[in-house]
Amino acid sequence: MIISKTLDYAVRTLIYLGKQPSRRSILMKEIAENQKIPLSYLAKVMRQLVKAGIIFSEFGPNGGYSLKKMPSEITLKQVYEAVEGELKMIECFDTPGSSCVFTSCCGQADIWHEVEAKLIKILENITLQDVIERDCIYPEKVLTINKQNTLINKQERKNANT
Amino acid sequence: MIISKTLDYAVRTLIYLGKQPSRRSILMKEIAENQKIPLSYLAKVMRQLVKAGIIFSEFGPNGGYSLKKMPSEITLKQVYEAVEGELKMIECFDTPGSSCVFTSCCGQADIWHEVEAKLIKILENITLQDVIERDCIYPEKVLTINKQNTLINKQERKNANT
DNA sequence: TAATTTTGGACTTTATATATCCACGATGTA
DNA sequence: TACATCGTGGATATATAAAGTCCAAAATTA
Repeated sequence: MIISKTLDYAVRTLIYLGKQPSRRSILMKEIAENQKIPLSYLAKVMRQLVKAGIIFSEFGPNGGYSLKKMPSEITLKQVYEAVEGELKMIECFDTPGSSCVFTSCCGQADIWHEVEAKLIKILENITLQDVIERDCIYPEKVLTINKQNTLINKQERKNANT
Repeated sequence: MIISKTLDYAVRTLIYLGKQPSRRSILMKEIAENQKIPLSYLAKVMRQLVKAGIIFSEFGPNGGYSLKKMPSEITLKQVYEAVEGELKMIECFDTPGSSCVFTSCCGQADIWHEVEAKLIKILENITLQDVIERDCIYPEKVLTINKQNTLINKQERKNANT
């Protein structure tokens, strides 16, 4: 019952995106280098976050990623399920592949489902906003990349042009 | 964040022991067959439960296992930690072998520690008694073994003799 | 002593998490 | 249109942990 590296990567990425001054598009490469995450693995995580509707991706030059929602609208439950799939404590009850032979009459299932429900509620009540607020400013050693990056979100540029 | 098979085995074993009419000593073999748990693997789990002070073991003929405490005194947290080790959601903060480069300033750590504390509290408030109460009588297909077993706990016999 | 039952540890197998790679698709710019 | 940029998708490899096996030793009883 430990937070996986993958989930850690996802949360760190979202913190990083959420802390950006304007809603710029951030390159995956920048995140990987800044957060010391293997680029090619991060690529996978980003896809999952995009698929879950948490972040927004743009192709091509000046492309990259940005949050799709406000940090206060992104819950830890959403992030968890984006990378780990549905949050379930037990794997039984008619699920194909289950090896439990006591499905019909198992005191554990009820109990764990209750724990699960409480845990889900806890994670639903914690938002990216909360996490960001506890996160201090990036230590200097980390803030070395992309100082010169002043690109803004394409969408914003389009809006600015009209 | 899924309940491992090992923890499932441990809980099922404790339910089984807790449901015994008198505090007889139950053979590991009986538990394994009744609960469809690989005997040689169960041996490991039993050792962990003994080590954690949750069950009591007796060697030799008429030996076996029995609960060391009342079901109402055994919490899910104890059982979890008996087989999985200390319940921790994140692995960072000065722990040797940690790969986290943001230890000094990580918003996640605080948050996850809070979640962890809440989860621990939840598990501390659920006892084996609670689990047993939700568990129905064993289905017939399972109740095939040891009908003839009428041995009682050695301790009880000693007491009975005095 | 012989039978029984738990204990301890070494070992193997299997599953899952993590990481890598490369070709493809989409986008902007000249 | 051509080209550089950058995310996407899937196949594959590697590392780590979970699950399972095996055997000999220690404790107990009769």
